[in-house]
Amino acid sequence: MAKVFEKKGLTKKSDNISDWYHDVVLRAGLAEYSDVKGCMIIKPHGYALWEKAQAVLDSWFKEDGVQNVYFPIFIPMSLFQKEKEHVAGFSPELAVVTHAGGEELAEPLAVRPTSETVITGKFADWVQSYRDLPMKLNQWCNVVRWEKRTYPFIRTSEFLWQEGHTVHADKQDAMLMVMQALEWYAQFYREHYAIEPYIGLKSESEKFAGAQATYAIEIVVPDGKALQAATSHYLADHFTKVFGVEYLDEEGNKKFAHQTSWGLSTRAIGGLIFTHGDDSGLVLPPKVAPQQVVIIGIAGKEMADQEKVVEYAGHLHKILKDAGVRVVSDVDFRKTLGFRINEWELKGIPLRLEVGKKELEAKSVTAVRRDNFSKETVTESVLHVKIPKLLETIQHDLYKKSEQSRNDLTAEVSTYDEFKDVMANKKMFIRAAWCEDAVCEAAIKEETKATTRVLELDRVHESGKYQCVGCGEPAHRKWLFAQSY
RNA sequence: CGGGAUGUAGUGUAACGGUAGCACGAGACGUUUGGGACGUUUUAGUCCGGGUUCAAAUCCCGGCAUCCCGACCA
Repeated sequence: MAKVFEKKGLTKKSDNISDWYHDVVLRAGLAEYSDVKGCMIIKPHGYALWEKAQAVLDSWFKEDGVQNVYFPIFIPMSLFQKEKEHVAGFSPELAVVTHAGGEELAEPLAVRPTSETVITGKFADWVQSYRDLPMKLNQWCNVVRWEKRTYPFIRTSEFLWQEGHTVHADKQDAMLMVMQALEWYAQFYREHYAIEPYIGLKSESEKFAGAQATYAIEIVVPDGKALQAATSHYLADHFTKVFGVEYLDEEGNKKFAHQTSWGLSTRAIGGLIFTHGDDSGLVLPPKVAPQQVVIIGIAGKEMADQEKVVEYAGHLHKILKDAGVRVVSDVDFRKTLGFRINEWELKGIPLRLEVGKKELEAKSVTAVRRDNFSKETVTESVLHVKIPKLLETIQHDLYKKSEQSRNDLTAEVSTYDEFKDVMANKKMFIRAAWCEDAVCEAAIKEETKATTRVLELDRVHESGKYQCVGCGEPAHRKWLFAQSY
């Protein structure tokens, strides 16, 4: 593998991943801090990544009959407080509007941290008969959760997400929806973000406030910590009972609808940065890169030379655009070559095509991969075939690398001593048998910082004869533990 | 919300209680351009409010903000 070109002033990923992350967010032009603590300004390059995620997921949702809606950002406090566990879970991080129009409001308004309450309130009006079910809604919006410690993209006070809300006739149909959403998220991470995550069920203490069951996508960050990257909840009738979402079934019996909710947020972008970035900055998988290819013109000060290069670059640009490649050209000769290359590398553009006198004469380009810096010469005649192919290869290689990294960062242990050793020294994901008792879970967290992340889907029905790694009591399933972001 | 630290130009940093300086950036001009060019020049700053002092970036008080470490978390 060719050498990584380190960037001036960019912390090395291996030196301090947290500093590195902040540097990349700023230097790659993804986001900036704002005047409000914990809120960020998402800049064009960062927002384009979000738009990519929106486009992909939105099309899948719609194919499945999910319809987009928009509910208000304000939720009357009384409405918000109807579901007990839900209030308890969200109250500490609620932003509340008490004044408006120059007067104190008779009833304070919560700024939505999630919309189960408002949306379920409307489901009660909209659902009367089994013929109204299932009803599948989604909204793309912002939500506010006043977290004490914030981190760009990973945990901001305000963030963007989509929240799907559906109601179904029975548990079975609702569970199909929960699993469908989970599958969309998994597919999104694998195919588009080129990240191999863990997928599974949350423990009682980690599940969504008000849910019967929470399923989640967990990303293994290169420092061995866990990033919850999407969730899908089975809410049973917890909210529908409180809000009176009742329908008449075929036999004329009144029944409460079974509900789901599921979401993916701008946190995904944080996972993307962490997973693929390197000492040169951001690395974007071709499928989500706003620009997949940058053509860099190289020329001396001679105007005639510059014009020839600009013309050739324009010619190549058209070939690639016609081949369906998202391409951008950089023929700004006022900046030095090194400067321009470094800027595009920081931004993570998957493939760079260098075009100068050399290439012009040979009717070719020099293609340099962002992920491993390998170079190859591609002749103009096969450009329209080879470049898309090369982008696919990069996408695939990034995914394989992510899968390898995930596996390398997962340890299987059977004793608590090993468990503690891993958490104290290497910091990784740990797969271990657990008794599923909340007190035991809390004790492990207290001592090691590790919490259960998920019970992997293929282990839900496991019935092994193990000893709990924490307390030694009988356990029948192996869970994944890690320190959470 | 608990513990710690810090607020100086767009950014990063220096200045014993005594002339606010340096680097990068940005602008202009010229020379450059196959991995972050160079010269000349211009630009811009002590978080806010009080206090002590002949004199405050520096000391004291209050506020605000940010960062780090914990508890909370898509």
